[in-house]
Amino acid sequence: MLIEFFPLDITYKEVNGRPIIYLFGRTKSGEQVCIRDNNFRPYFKVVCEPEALEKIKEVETKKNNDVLKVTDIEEIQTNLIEKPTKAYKVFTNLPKAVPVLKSMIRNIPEVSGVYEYDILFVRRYLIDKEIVPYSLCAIECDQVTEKSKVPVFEVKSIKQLEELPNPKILSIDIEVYNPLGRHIDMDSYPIIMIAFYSKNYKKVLTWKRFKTDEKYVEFLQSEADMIERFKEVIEEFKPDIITGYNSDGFDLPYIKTRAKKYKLKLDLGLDFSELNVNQRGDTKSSISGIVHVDVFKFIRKILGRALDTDVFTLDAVSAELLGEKKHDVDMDALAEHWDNVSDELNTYARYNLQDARLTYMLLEKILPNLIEFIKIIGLPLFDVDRMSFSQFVEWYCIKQASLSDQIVLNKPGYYLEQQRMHDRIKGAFVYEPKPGFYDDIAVFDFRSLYPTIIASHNISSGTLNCDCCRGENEIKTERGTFWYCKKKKGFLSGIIEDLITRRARIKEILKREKADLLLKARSTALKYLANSFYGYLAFSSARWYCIECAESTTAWARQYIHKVIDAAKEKGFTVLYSDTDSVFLLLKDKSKEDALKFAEEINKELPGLMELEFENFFKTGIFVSVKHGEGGAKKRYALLDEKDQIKVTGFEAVRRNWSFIAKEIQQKILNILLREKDVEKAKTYLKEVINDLRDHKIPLGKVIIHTQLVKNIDSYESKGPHVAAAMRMKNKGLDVFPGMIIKFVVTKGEGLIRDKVKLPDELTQEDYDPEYYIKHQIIPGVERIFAVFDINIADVVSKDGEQKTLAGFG
DNA sequence: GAGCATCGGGG
DNA sequence: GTGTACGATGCTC
Repeated sequence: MLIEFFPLDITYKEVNGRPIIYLFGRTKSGEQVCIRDNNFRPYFKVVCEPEALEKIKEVETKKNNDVLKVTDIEEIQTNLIEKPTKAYKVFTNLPKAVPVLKSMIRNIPEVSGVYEYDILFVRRYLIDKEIVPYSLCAIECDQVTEKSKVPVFEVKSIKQLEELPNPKILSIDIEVYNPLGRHIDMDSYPIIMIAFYSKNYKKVLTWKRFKTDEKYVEFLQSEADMIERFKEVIEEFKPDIITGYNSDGFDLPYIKTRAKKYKLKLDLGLDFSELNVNQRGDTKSSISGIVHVDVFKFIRKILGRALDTDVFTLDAVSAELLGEKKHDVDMDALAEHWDNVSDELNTYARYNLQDARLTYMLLEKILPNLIEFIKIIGLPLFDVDRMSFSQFVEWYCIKQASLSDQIVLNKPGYYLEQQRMHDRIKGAFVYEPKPGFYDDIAVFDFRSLYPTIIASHNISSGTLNCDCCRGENEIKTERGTFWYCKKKKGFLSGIIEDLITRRARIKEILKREKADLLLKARSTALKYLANSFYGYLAFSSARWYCIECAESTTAWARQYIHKVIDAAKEKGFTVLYSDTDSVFLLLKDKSKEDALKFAEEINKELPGLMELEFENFFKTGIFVSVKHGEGGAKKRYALLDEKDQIKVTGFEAVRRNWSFIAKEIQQKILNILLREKDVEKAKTYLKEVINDLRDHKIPLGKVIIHTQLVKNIDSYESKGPHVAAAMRMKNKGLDVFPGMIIKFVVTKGEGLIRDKVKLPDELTQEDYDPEYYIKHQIIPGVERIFAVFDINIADVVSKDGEQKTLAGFG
């Protein structure tokens, strides 16, 4: 019979000494099924003299009652580091035989190399069969009998079609009893609530009865009953995907720990296997047949880079991606309410559900990105959700290697990896700006500089220093002169070129169809992948590590940016600043059109896919020095564009341990200078705020300083102000722990600062010390901005007779 | 300042 | 499970 189904999860089992592959998923008509394949055999690759084959055939060993042996050898024509090579596929009886037998075979003298012995069996299956998870497959199969929650079919043939519409997603979140504030102890403290959320589905389970009007609250008799019910809910709902926020390391392990305590079997898997928590390395929790997606993992590792937030809490991430926050409840009081069986618990049930709801909506938002990575990389959702950028590059290369007959290179051993970690690469070129105030700035940058260099110069480990092209396509670097073949396309450079051109085509379509979310996600995925290649080449544990390739890439980048700078100078522009892939030009007597024409001329001379792009014009800009005195600052400037938007880079304005008033003053002064070019007004404003501070007209909330307590307060050698504040909190009986943000205010008085620290609720607006704030918060934030106009900040802020104590501060 | 240790998210 | 994250930050010597 023919079944069309979307494979979501893949696993394998050993039955009677043979491995069987199981694909779980949903059919087009919506039925959950399992497809079984017992015709796929584990193998790895060997490069050797033909004389070795007799010895390889006989390799055999025993391990825990299993015979591990070579079952077959097949000769293949392939490529090693892009050179034609004869190799052998060595098949074994079991997947676990591979690592054992490869070690034995590597020791045979006629064997020069063993490869592809650590590509997980199920991943090997997907690559070789060219199956893309999440996408519709047409399968010729027969139904078979096997213990399972869903029907099982035996595969005859598989063909790839389209992707799964509307997967059933169930979001979960737990609340636990936690009397000691932050401390988490799965063995001692019970789960008190479990929330579920999906489209048209809400439920909160709990096991103490409180007053509520919410129909979604379901009361159970005990924690054990609640966990049993948790299992039932999942079995009734039949989700394709279960999701949570940090559920890999918190919710699911917690549930498993509690279930174990009550000796409950959590056989959630469609094959009746138990919820699996893998504690080694980064904790992973899985259920066979149902894909567990931890939203936090993907956000932190992949999407987080593109977010403004610097913490990846559910609250911060939801606020940025969804424009919605968690409910504001006092978590420290939850344990007490639970003990007293207070009706306040209803507020916590609502809070619990909201967390599950936010997680659900976040998954809906990021799923298109995940799906695009699945399609590009070809690995299951579970794997893609937990991968890093370097793993994306690596697995994409592994898939491409299989398609273009390249042997997958081995991971470095510990020693080689340590060695590689000492390899240093000369980085980007920075043209330091002269501190100052400037008018009419044009900014240009190279579009995807490193990827386009790799593609255009054919940079790849197999094209490096070829025999045929010495003296051509050559680059001088810190570790020698390298050249790259001009006749044959490289493996890595070919992959990058393909990624760049595919993305360019998608961007063309997006110009017409702006709202296509999947296309947008695909464009993003291709961009992330291409941009990760340079880092991958220099990543010490990469299979395709190539320090010469990485070194050549930055060397060419420096060469190109120099070329642009020289050409700009020749055309009469003043180069203000340049960093890595961008140049800032002063227009002076030139027009914008002149600047655009200049870029056009540069582009005529650039090879391949490289392009210098116009970024923006800025009406005004301030470049500030980092050090005192002369010398420009790297990456510390503020610009005003033609739409009157201010772009600030590198100022500490966003630092958490600054008071609000310090940030506010810095921003306002930049505003006045850039928009009104009025230094006197900025000075007057500063004087006014300082007078307000001295008159205690600034509200207390604006002078609170936030600093993170990084360790236990007893282990601080030097007692900084925030430690002093933490000690005050502890003395008041408040919970103090490493990692928490301490809020404090510095008050008037004699002696050390730490003796003048008070907690915000201990004082009034009259108590803070204006001079402390002026000296330690206001001045450091604006001093260098005023220095650009040759203004000594001390003159502006000084009280009579105190000038000298302020001079040169910072 | 190199080298080592811890942390993140979660209640 | 054909395994053992990773990059940033802070502390110590």
